[in-house]
Amino acid sequence: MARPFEFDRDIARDRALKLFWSRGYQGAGLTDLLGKMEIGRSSFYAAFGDKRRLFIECLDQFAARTVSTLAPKAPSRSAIDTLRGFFEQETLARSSEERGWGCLLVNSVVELADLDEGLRAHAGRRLMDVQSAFETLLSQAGFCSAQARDYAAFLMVVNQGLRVSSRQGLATSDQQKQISVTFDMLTTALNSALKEA
Amino acid sequence: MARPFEFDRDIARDRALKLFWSRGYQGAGLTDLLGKMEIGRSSFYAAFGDKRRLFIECLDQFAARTVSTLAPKAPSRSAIDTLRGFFEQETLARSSEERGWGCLLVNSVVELADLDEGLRAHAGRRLMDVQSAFETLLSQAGFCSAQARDYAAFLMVVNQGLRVSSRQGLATSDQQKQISVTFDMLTTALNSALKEA
DNA sequence: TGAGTTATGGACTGATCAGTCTATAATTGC
DNA sequence: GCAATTATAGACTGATCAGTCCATAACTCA
Repeated sequence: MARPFEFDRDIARDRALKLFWSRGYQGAGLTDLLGKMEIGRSSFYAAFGDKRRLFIECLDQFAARTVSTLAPKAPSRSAIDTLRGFFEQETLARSSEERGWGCLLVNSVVELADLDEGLRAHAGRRLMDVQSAFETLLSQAGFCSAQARDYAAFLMVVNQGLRVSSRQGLATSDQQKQISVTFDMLTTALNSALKEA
Repeated sequence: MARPFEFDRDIARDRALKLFWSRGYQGAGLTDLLGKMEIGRSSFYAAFGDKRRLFIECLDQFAARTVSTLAPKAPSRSAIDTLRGFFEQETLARSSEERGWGCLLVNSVVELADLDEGLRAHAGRRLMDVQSAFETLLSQAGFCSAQARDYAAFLMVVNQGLRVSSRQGLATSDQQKQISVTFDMLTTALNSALKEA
């Protein structure tokens, strides 16, 4: 097996992910990436192919982690509480550094929409995975399937909007209030839906 | 006054605005810009200073147009209808080309957050101008000032989220539904607020 | 018509971009 | 210890980046 690797591939990838997350695809130059990843150019191209393929790996990794946040931790917790916990965790409970980074998937869709159709579509599909997780939880909460789909789409809009606010540097107290407003409205809609059924 | 200009400054700026809007700040190379603006390099630097200053002009121009859309056209129209009309106009009534461009202010906040603090803050302030216009209309609709502020922030989150969806290429029918869900919730909240008063 | 003024065309700058290539270092199997 | 194999260091590529500069074109005023 000849000379062994001097770096951990996953660690290097996660370091790259952070740089893409904060600076965007174009903003993360290869020299910056290599510095953060602490590997040389040759090792980079041997291990990851090229910048674009590494970026796709980062999108997938980020999406997998995001969806796993939506898996109910305590089975006693209601589906709505799990959803609300997701929003609060993703926007409020982050380090002040990460808070300003928003969401890698949202950032990528916005940045690359007109520059790289493939990457935009890839990030968009991953966002749909998240939205599907919303839908599942809303069904569990008691919405009928049509309403679960509609409110999942609505929650995705709010999620995207909150991530933009995060990237803009909005105060967490303001974000907390927006989450409250959103879930008050959602709870009202749920009670109304349950009453009809 | 010596040799006259061969181009209209506003027209050239608006052409640049379109390119920034679709491709982003980094994605719009100077050569591309000059091609679209139909002016030469020297004319460009003489008339606009540099790329960054031109971009700021475009942000301001875009924001001014956006805010003017929120000015009630027909005085008979209710404030809520004006708001809803804004959302529908901005997301549904655009050409299929422009629909995929989202909102220049949102795009800029997301793209430049960690790359150019000054530009990010500038775009953020312009978004706040739009949010203030939301707040004014919500007050007119009958919300108390605290609620008007909170729901204006909420509407801004939805606005940002919808623009991300636009950039992702979401179907207009899906966007229409999300706008309906949002305004149904908002109307419910308004009726509840008016009943209490 | 000629002097002064200002816009324009286009070559040029140095920096940076992603990606390639070659020589060398570090390992395994013999 | 030697051959084969594979990772690494870092020089190098051509393309593109934003921005500068100078010669020339097009105008006004005298």
